[in-house]
Amino acid sequence: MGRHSCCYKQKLRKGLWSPEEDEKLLKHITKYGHGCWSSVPKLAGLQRCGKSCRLRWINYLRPDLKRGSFSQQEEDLIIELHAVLGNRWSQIAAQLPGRTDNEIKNLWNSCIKKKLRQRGIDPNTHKPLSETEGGEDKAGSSELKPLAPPSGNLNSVVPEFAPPVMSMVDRSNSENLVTSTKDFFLYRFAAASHESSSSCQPTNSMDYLPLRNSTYSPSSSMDQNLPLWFNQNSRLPDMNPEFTCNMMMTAALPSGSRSTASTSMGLKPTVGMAADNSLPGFQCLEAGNSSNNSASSGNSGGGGIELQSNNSIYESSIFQWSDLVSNRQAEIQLGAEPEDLKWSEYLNGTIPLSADIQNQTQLLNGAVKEENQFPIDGLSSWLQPPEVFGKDLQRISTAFKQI
DNA sequence: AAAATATTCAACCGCTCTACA
DNA sequence: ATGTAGAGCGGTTGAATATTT
Repeated sequence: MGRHSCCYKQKLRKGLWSPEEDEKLLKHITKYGHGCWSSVPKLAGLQRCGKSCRLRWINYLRPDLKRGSFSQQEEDLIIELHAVLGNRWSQIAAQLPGRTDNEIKNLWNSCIKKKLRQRGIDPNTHKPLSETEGGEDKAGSSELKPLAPPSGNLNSVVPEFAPPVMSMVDRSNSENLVTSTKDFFLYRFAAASHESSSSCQPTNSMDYLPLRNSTYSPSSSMDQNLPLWFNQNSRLPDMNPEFTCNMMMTAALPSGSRSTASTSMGLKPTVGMAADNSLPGFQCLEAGNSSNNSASSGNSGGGGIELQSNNSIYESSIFQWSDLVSNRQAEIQLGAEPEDLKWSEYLNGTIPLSADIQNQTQLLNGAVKEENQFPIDGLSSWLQPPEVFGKDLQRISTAFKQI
């Protein structure tokens, strides 16, 4: 039938990937791009199915991956996006550059769910557990259906794009905001958070601080390579139209032209109805021609993709995230170096590579341009030796020693 | 120190969607 | 309109690792 033919082929390796396999796949894709995944293993000399190669590349070898633990901001964003999108991990991942859907899914299942339950929140419904006990299942089978944004006002649903809590609550016609159970829940939590936690107050001095630049700060070696984000593997999220209509997708292309691909979000909190009839609460920015977007564009470089968002992701969160951390300052590591870049471990010489790969590494900068090829420009420049090496290095190093 | 238990996360499986002939 | 193949997604598994007893 329509099953993957690769699945039926025999003698294909399964399970964990060896360093040699990684090297082969990396070498092949670096040189030729992946093209048709089903042909990759054959061309790369791998005893794997194309699907496995694709997964390995996307989840592990891709150069634009950000490794290491999730920041508090990222966790917050995941929770808030999950409240809107449900288990649409790929769409959630699309909002977290450098993170994979698999990674986010694992984090959700292993960590965030637990945290939410401890806070008395049903991770499936995002409602208080007291509301879901008895009725909806407790085993997680009641998958959260993506919430259709309440008509006319996304701000009550997507805190990331919402003005600070107070203004959200302080709508003249707040009753109309509450158009669903979830809205009601979010609304209630917003109010509760505002009342009980000063941490949810907006910080004026950071009213418009680009979140992504917080993560990939100018000091970060990743920053100058923002073009690497949203490569061919990133699809335009097919969110609800009302959701996406206020997410401007532009690329800060050198020419200032606009790309139709999923690239950036320029959002700025506003008061009242925007001139373009976008919803009140935030304003779309045009990368490259807005006088307000300079905060995030400084280091993106030509062809860079600018990612901007309202800092109120944290500040106006509907939950009291500050409760989850003992020291928020410690959690938000602005400008922290990307941790545990496994791929760079190959490239920075901490792991012995074949001369071929090493040579290729040197040639990476601007070397390859072809369809389905990730952008190489600047690659080597951000693949700096990570400050911290994770267990992956140990595993790979051990494997190499064994070899 | 060893065993038991819990947690993490890489990878697989099965399905849907889409493009194309 | 139908069939096929490839890509991608979300759920699940199980090995590796960490923690507890």
